[in-house]
Amino acid sequence: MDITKILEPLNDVQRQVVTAPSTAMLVLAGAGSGKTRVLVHRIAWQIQVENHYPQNMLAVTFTNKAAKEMRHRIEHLLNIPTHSMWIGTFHGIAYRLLRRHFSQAKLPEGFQVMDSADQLRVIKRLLNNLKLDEEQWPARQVQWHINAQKDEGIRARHCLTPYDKYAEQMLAIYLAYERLCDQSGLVDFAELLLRAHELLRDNPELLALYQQRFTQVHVDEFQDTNTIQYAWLRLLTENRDNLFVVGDDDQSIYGWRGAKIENIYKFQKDYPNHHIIKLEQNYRSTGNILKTANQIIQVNQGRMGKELWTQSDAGELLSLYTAFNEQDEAYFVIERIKTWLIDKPRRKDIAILYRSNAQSRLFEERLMIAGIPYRVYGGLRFFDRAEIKNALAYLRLIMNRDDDTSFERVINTPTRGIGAKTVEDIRVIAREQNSSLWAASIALINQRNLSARASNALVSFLNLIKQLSEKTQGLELFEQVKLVVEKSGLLAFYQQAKIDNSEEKVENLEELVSAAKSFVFTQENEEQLSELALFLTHAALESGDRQADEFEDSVQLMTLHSAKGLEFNLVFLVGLEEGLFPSQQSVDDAGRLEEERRLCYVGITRAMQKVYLSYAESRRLYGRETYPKPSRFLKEMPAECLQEIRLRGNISQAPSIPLPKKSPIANEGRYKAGQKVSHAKFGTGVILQIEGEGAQERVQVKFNTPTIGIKWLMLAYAKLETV
DNA sequence: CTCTACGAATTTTTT
DNA sequence: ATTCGTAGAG
Repeated sequence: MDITKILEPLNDVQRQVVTAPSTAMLVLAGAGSGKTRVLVHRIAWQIQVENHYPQNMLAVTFTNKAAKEMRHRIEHLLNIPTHSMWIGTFHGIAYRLLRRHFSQAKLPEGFQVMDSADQLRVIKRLLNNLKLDEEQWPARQVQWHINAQKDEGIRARHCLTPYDKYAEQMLAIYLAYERLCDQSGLVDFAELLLRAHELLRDNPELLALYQQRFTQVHVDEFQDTNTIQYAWLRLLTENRDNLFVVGDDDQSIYGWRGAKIENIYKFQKDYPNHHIIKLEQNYRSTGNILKTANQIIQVNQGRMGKELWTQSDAGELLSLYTAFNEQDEAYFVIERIKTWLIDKPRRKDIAILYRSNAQSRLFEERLMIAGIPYRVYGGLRFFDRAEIKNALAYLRLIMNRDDDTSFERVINTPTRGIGAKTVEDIRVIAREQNSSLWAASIALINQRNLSARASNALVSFLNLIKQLSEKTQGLELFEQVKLVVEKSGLLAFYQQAKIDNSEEKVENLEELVSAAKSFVFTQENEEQLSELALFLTHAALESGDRQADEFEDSVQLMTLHSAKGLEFNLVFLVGLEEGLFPSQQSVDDAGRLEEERRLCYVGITRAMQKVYLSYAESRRLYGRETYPKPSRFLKEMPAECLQEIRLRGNISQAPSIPLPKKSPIANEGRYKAGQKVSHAKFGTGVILQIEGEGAQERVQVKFNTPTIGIKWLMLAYAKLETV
């Protein structure tokens, strides 16, 4: 048995984790310490050395991406098929359980998973039915409230006796929402988890079955688990000490959506025999970057305590730039990107990280002007796009005519003369006879008091759906999708030139057909579901990758939240201002402020080689000029790791004019911007700018030889001559 | 039904 | 500033 392959790539501590005897274990894995590697190798070790079978393995992650990567790496390492291991997201695995045991879970066989947009629509409809004022009961807030309850494992019937009118109404809405979902067989994301928990909790034989099956349970990003997820893990591993969790309390940045960092402490209480091992050796960043990150995170109270270290060099200092305003900040960042790209042309090694999405725009504009390809994370995902959701709604409807959410979505998309009035009539009837909108439509037509025009339109819509379900019978999945996209009128609708981005939407619809074509049925087909049903679930559970241009080498723009788990050679952390980062909504609350600080820690530890920090002295925000203070996080960084970049110069220039950066400024007389210099190797050139002081002082020179271009040179080393 | 105008809100995101 | 959603007019 060849175990060197498993052990050799590991350091001592990692090896200790991987080879530890089976027991409850908490691995505190710092940023860049090889967290995934440890998880993967641990599983491999258990299979190859400890004689566990692949089907004994359960590994849970938060994102599909992480799950895929883990499966891939195990396959690669062990060279065995992994289909019998359960590796997936909490939601994916919950779904699988519910599918297998739908009746014990008290679900109809054909239950459907809703994504959050679907859920919001359902809630909107519900509020409408209940005749509640939208001002007072914003659907988003209701959605948030319901999900928060479910995340805590609280059903409507478990809610405390309401203490005021508000709570009373909210409870009534929650109850009505539960009833509605039950009736129509709809399951939202939080419900997947809650149901899966109840399924195991209320069916001891079933629980025992899974407890026996999963001799080892592994969890990634444990600090992000919420109450119900932990409770579910707890059920599976109770009294069995077979829970292996990897996480980092310092990277817990999802408290605001229910993640419970306390689960780390609960774990220690609930599994008294647990071991804790810290992975603190970092393989990603330079010494200065780690020193800065360590010092910042130290400000937080009540940490588990961890200090990253590295064998690599101190590397460059972190640079701090004070911009006049947000325009200047963007200008500065893009200039530095240009300079970096001269030597290191891989654009995807560069990331601009910000606190809020709204900040991306200026950087995008500048990158566009500079002609540098870039990619912004966080837009709509493939399956979230309106045109795709419309097509999926048609597909749902031909599978299940009583799917009211889909019915409402496409009844007049593309417009076919069924207005709000008619739809409202249908809703009223549906409510009266407690039926689906489909059945209500038929009833409404039979009542014959619709205008001829409305009646015709409605009849032809119903016929369209009927025809589609007939014609798709027996077709291949992709042919079904293709037929629906074409015959529903969606394709023609989006082909009209007057619709914004019409080509893109048409392309997306075509892409949906090819997605259906290449859809692989990994699900062992243990459930007797149609291909279409499986495809639709796939669409709900995996919002899909982002744009196809993912493969183009481009500068990466994203929020700090989306950057977790990624790494880049060069990182710009921008907008370090009080009120922006930390965000205004967090500054008054110690706990939330600590989460912001962790976010800062996450941001800095994304960088491998170089970090630029920046803030603006003036920023246009919500249409007003603001004059924010520099972020408190800057003061928490070790001064000796920071290097201030001063482009002193024409400050008298109106701050709103962003471009005047070439302004010359004296440096000890000898070198200044605009000065012609010559270098022994590179020839003659012109100084563009100067930064740093003393030994760190550097100049940026544009050399006359085009192949050499613009370079940064340390004054202390480069033997420059003034010309 | 579609278009325009006005008012309100404006951290972070996966499933 | 900008976006988003709704109300009212055409």
